[in-house]
Amino acid sequence: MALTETSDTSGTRAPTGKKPSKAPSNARDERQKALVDVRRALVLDAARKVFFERGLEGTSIREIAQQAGYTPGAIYSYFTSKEEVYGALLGESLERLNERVTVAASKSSRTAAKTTRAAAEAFFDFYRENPRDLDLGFYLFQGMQPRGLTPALNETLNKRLRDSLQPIQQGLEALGLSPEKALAEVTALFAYAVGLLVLSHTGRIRMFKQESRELYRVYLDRLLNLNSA
Amino acid sequence: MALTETSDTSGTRAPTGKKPSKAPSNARDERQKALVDVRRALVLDAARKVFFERGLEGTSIREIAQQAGYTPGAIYSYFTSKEEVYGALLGESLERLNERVTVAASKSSRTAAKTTRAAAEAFFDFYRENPRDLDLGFYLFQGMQPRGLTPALNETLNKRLRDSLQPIQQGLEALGLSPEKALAEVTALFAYAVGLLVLSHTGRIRMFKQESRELYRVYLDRLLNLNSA
Amino acid sequence: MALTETSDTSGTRAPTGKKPSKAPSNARDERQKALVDVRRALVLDAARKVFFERGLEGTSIREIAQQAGYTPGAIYSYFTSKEEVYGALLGESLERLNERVTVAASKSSRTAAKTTRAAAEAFFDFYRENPRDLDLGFYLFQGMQPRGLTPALNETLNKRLRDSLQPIQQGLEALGLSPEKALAEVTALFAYAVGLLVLSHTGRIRMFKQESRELYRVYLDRLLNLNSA
Amino acid sequence: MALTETSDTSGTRAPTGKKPSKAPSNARDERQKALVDVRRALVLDAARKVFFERGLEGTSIREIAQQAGYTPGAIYSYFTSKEEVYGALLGESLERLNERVTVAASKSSRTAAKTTRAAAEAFFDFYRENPRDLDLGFYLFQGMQPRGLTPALNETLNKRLRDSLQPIQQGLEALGLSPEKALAEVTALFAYAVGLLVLSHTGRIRMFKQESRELYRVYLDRLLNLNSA
DNA sequence: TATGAATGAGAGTTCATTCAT
DNA sequence: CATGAATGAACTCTCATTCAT
Repeated sequence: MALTETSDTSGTRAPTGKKPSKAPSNARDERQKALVDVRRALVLDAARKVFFERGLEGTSIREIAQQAGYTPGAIYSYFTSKEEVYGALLGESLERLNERVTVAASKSSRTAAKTTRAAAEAFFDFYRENPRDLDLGFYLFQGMQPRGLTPALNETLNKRLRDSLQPIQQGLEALGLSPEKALAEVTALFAYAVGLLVLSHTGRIRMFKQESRELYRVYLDRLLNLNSA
Repeated sequence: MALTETSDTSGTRAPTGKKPSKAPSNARDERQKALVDVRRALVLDAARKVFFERGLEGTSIREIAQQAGYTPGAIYSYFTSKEEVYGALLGESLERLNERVTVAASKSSRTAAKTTRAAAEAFFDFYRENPRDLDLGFYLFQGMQPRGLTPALNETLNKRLRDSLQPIQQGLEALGLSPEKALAEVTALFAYAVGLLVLSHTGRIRMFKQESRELYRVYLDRLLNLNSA
Repeated sequence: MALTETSDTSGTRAPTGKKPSKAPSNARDERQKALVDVRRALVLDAARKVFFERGLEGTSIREIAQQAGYTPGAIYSYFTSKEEVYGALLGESLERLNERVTVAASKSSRTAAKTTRAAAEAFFDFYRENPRDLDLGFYLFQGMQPRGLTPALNETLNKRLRDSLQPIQQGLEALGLSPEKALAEVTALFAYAVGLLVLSHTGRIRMFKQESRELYRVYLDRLLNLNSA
Repeated sequence: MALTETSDTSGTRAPTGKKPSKAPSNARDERQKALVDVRRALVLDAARKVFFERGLEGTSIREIAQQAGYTPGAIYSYFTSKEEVYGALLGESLERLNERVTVAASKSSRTAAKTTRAAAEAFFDFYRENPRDLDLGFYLFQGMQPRGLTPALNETLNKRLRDSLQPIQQGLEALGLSPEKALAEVTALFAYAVGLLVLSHTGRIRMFKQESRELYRVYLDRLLNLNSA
């Protein structure tokens, strides 16, 4: 998945005070818009890189700009605030997550149990392999409400998160669970995954001489055997 | 539990540059040491208050000092860095957790299942009621290794965390699980609790129209019925 | 008074780097020039709107450009600097002032005293009703010499200011004052008006429980009765 | 008048989080407080110097700090914001004004007319000689309400301004005017003075080939002769 | 003529930390 | 032990202006 293709899914562009063009959607405008998207994606790539390498504390507009080959002020041509950058980053992260889960669920399409398991493992592995993607959400959702996110963007992000768990929900329903039961199990699984990931990420799992992936599998076994038997 | 009694459980004292006293452990030294501990606890009390009232972002050395009735510089007589303050805070938090779990486990001492459940619920409720206590750990254990903590303090903290889960471990063993199995279940339960708490804290559970406490209970039911039947 | 007709009264056009046209003053050039003037006036209209609505602090080249439907860079096709925009704005403001004073003086054309009073009140009311017009001058004439204004434009602006007071000068002369005496009285009246307006604008008149318009009238009474009796 | 003696009359000190001292007003505390005042005055002196030399636009916290021999952050030990610096500067300016007017009024204590004139001229001359002192007020009272000033400080400043005109008010009453009439005349005189000063400051008086001081004297002549005859 | 992109300088402000006293 | 003073480095963000296209 090319990042530059998905980077425009998240968030509004900074206002440029552009005069409405006379003719709707001519080739030149399209090209311009595409260019903006490319550069916005470039900034986003830089932001992700900085964020992934140096973490929350080491990430600043200055650093992002430098990584992108810009001066700090230039960032504000593409994003209206630092939070918006994070918002876009999270949006893009969720796209990658969805892609991964969807692909996994569609590939192993034999039994409902197998599909469900594949989706659930894809979800888990995505964050296990890229713990920073988990951090992103935590940054933006500290203190109970989104920081610096428009309600619209917030809703979009929430939706994408739910989307990513949808294959699991469907799998459980296919296995015979009522929608309500399935939702409860999905939420529980989600929580368990997050817990394992967070603790694994901070070394707390190792401390108990356990391995998060193994624990997760056991959980899945229990969940799926219970319901598919 | 008096906070001032436990506050010295965590961590090394800041170097005071004091000349080595001629006679070892005379009465005067003892008094001095006690005084230091009292004042250190005072600072810690202030830090906790600020942290609990204003969260991570609102907490600064300035704020803590002001709350304690000191100037910022004075804090460095008791702690070598901001991180060390947080470390001590976390230590104290873990003491409260242990107290709570221990009391719960010892009270309902009928059956192993009931004791285990009581301990597990005490653990969960402790953090559910005081999400800030959870934040403390996250602040210090971002990025894989403890920030600004001495290895010694780190080990102490880890031990106290394990201690708090010990009643659950013992309960599960009493229910017939092997030590290895029990440890795996304890770790899983721990992860699940943390996941639920984190997601609940950031509103992600509500988003799925679930309630974290209820989900936790269901998990416990399954775990204990399975093993006590 | 159409603003677009007067907006070119003020100042030099920004250098356009246009190649010298072969034939002098042909029809095409005229059309071009007219177009430039129209667009320059458009920018000026936008600038005035922004300035009047958001004041000095809220006015920026960005904002003006946006209001005019341009990008910031485009402004520099018509003005060489932000100050020049303000200069043109001031020029246009003085045109409006002159129009108002002239109309007032010509309407009530019974006695010299009445004409003088009408002109003087028109001058005062113009700025009382639009304090922003007063601000314009203050912005450009801070620090003893005009900021970013060409000497030529500066002289033009000064002249228009003097023009606006001319009806009062003439009226006083008609009432029998020598040109010198009349000039002194006009200057004094001007200063008094400005003082009242500035203080009124900043709430300092209200502080003394007075009303600027009433004070101004009393001054006029004294001035005109003294000299018309 | 030494500036350092009056600089503490204006504004609150930045909160230092100082612990209340056990013994009230001992010598050491007094010395400490005095030292703070001295340094605060030092910053204020620097601020005034920068402001007087480079005007509003050239004055920044950085510049003030540099002039005072500090780093920018240090300024915030003495003032909570840039506006507060200006507030203090204005306060100090008003003290100097009051001193000057009071001295003038008390010196020429022959007749009421002479005293009034002396006070009025002192007021005018103060600002004529230091136009920046006039600017100070305009900076803070742009846009109808004080910027960044606490209501308490605002009231204090207003009071000091009124105080400075009090000798004139009293003089006029001594000359037989009713308090109401006197207040109206004082306000008018104030406005006239400000108008003359502003216009003089920006070269608009010279433009009319007049001299502000002379015009002011004529005004006073008229005012005092009218009422003392 | 106008755009789109970017610069570069600078703004005010915050903060953990140090250190002489 | 504690203070008071100050540092220095960082922060996000704004703006007039330039310039290749």
